[in-house]
Amino acid sequence: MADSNKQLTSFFIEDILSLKEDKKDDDRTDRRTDSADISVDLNSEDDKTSSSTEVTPGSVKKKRSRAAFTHLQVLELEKKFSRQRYLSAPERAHLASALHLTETQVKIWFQNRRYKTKRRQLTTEHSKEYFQKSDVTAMAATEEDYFRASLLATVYNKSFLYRPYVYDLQGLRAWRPAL
DNA sequence: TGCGTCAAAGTGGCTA
DNA sequence: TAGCCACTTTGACGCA
Repeated sequence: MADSNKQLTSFFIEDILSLKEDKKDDDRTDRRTDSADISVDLNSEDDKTSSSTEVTPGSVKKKRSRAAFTHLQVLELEKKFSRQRYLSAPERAHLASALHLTETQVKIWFQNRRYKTKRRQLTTEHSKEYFQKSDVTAMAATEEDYFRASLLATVYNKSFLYRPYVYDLQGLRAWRPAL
């Protein structure tokens, strides 16, 4: 895992540290991590132990630990992802050290991010397909139609098993949970 | 306080 | 053997 003794360095993320001032509550990530301070050390063993292990007499049960990345870490990861969907090993290593994450965490983050993007894309396509095949035109479609189409799309995509997302085709409104 | 949602991490199969 | 995809699990959090 990450080196827990590393201090937050002033790498390029410096640029966005200023954001810290004006953003107070806009992000869930912040809420999740404010107790651990924004300065990255969320991956230290200390941070994780609160939920990482559970020792019972006679047996050691390991609880899965789940790091909550900071707003800044996610921001940098997203910025990188917007530029390139795949990282080479050196790039991953550099990003990981810059963000005080492990290479594995960066790798998994990109993996999850790609899958998330793909799911959304597929769902959107299936929604469009539904409208093309049906006699309901986009012009005449009601909010309910879009809702139904999105549900259908999630079934097509099997994503209903995982995440019943609904995409609002009418606008640029982002994905929203359904059901 | 229970439930829904998000997302990090686990799992398993596949490929180069 | 490492990295990817396609799920799946589960911890954390917000909200009614």
